[in-house]
Amino acid sequence: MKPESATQPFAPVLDRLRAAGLRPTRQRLALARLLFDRGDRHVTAEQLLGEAAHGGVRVSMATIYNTLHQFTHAGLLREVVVDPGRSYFDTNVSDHHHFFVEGSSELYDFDAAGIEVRHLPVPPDGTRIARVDVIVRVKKD
Amino acid sequence: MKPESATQPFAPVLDRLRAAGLRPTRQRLALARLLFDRGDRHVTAEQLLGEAAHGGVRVSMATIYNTLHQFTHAGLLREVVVDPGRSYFDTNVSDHHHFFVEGSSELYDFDAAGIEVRHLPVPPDGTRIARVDVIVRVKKD
DNA sequence: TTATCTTTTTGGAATAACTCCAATCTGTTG
DNA sequence: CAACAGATTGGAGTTATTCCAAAAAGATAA
Repeated sequence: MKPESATQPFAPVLDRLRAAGLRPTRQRLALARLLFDRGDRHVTAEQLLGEAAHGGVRVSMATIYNTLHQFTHAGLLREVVVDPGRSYFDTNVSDHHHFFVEGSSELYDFDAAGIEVRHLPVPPDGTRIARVDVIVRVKKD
Repeated sequence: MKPESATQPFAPVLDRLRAAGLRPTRQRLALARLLFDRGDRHVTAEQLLGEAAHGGVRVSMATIYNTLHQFTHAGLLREVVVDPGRSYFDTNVSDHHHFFVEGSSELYDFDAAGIEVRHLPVPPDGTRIARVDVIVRVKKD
């Protein structure tokens, strides 16, 4: 048992930012910790701003958005588009898909390893597959 | 060859609205024709408003949205959520999935019959699968 | 360290896509 | 046709997100 984040709080996150070519600024470090220090999560910009404020981190909304997008481009986050009018950012960037509970806006991951999507048609001319998203929309019964 | 929409322009659409329990008002009829008389399409609210205006149909934006949602509930349309910040409405309600060209916001259908999604995990407790969406995100190369 | 340069951050204004509402209008039914 | 429920409307309101130009903060060089 190694209480890493307690003894060397910034080190791991700092390296991830460096590796991604992002300057480890105060805001980016703080947001990265909020995002990555608590396992897999699905976060909206507003939630993250709230958590930052709550944790005493001063960040503007503009920076929240900038950071979320930069992290996404760097492959540290994945943007999940399932709900019209709001984007979720997923800290799980491994190969997986989503359950989306309609109405309550809850998202759950499930591993892609277990499922098979076969016989996909060829993509439109002049395009290349970038990713395949499977969204299983469920309803509470 | 039966030029149906030329000789009995309102009849088919009228029946679809009736069947869906929607009063066939002037606006709904006009929008239904714009939507359904030209094969499978992916339309945004703004596009539809534009087409209506262009075709001399007077409709407000509020009605466009009301109608799109009512048609969706009635199963005449399907809402496609792939692009953060805008909804597409698909006049193809058969079992199919989508190619989405990132950047250019183009959507293409592909039939679900050809593909297989197997070994889906069980949905979260107390929920039932309503639909499975497969979105193949492609990029121009 | 300081000077300098570049990148980031910021508040606030701006935009985009909807949604809401109260007044008006229109199908429908008796 | 009368009367009422349902539909439509313009405009204001909301929500999520982006834009912008000024100020601040890292990085680099000397």
